[in-house]
Amino acid sequence: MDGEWSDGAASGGEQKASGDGVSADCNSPGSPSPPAVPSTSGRRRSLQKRVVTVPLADLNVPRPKGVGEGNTPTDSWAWRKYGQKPIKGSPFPRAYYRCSSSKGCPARKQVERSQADPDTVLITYSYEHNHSSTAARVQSRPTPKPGKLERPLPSPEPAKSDDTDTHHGTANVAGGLVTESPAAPAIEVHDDFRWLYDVVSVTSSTSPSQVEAADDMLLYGPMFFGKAAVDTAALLPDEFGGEAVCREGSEEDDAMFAGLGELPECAIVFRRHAGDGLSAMAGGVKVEQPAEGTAMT
DNA sequence: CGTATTTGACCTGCGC
DNA sequence: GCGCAGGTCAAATACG
Repeated sequence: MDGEWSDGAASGGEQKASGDGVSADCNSPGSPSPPAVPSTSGRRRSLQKRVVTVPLADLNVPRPKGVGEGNTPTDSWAWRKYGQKPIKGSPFPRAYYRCSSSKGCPARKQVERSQADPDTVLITYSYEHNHSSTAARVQSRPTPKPGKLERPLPSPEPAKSDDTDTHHGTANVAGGLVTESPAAPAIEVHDDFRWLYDVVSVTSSTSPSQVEAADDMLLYGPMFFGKAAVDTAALLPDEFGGEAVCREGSEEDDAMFAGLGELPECAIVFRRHAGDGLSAMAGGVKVEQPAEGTAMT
C-alpha cells in the first residue's frame, strides 16, 4: 500500500447527474484539464496518487488558521470534506477532501487511519493544485465549525471547543489543542481527525479489535494533543505549523511556490524529502514515493 | 446570507 | 455476468 504514485482509483464518480463534480467544477472553462481527472473514461486506475503517512501526532499539530478540516501539516491548502466512507477491512473510515482554495482546483485527498498503525494517518493525494498555496490561505475560511453536524459525539472528547481551531486561539492554531476555552480538555481531537476517533469509538463497540483501536485512541489522544501537539506548536511560528517545519521555514519556498502558481503538493513533499529528509521527518511525516520520483519535473 | 460539514444514494471499475 | 468496493455528488443542516 502505501504508496506512491500509484495509479489508483481515480474515481468512479463524477457521475451522478451533473457530472460536474470534480471535473467540471475543477475544470472550469478556463482551467487546464486536470491531468488525470478520469472523468467517466478515466477509469479508476489511471490516476496517480501520492500516499503520505503522517503520525496522528502530526495531524494534531498546529495548522494554519484558515485551514479547514482536511488540512494537515503536510499541506497548507484549504480542503473541504465532500465525503466519508467506511473502508472494507478497515475499522476506520476514509474521508474525502477537495481543495477549496480554488474553485477549479482538482486537487483531492483522502484521509484514513492506517490499519497497521492506528496512530498513523494515510493521506492520499490525487491530482495537483492548479494554484499557489498562497491562495489557499487567503481564501481558506476561518473555520468550519465541526461541532455541529458532528453529531453528538459519544466520544470522550468534547468535540466542540475545537471550533476554536481557527479563529481565536492563536496559540492553538494547531489542531485545536490549546483552545482558548478554559474548559478545553487536554484531549482536543483536532477537528480534522475527529472523525477518526469518533469512528473508533463507535466501532469499538463492534469488534474487539476495534476496541483496541479505541483504546489506542484514548492513549494517543492525550499524548498527541497534549505533548506532541504542544511540542510541535513550540516549533511552529504561528501559521502553517507543520508545514513551516516541513518547509524548513523557508519563506523563499513559499514565495517560490507562489510564483510557480501551480504547486503540486508533491513538490512540497519532495522538497521536504529531498531537502533533507530530516525536515520532512521533522514532523514525522513520511512520504512514500517511488524512487522514480514521479515526475516532478 | 454564505459556506462548510454530514449522510445517503448512485455510478463506475475491478475481480471472480 | 454478477457482486463488491470505492468514490463522488446532491440535499439538508448548522454556525459565523
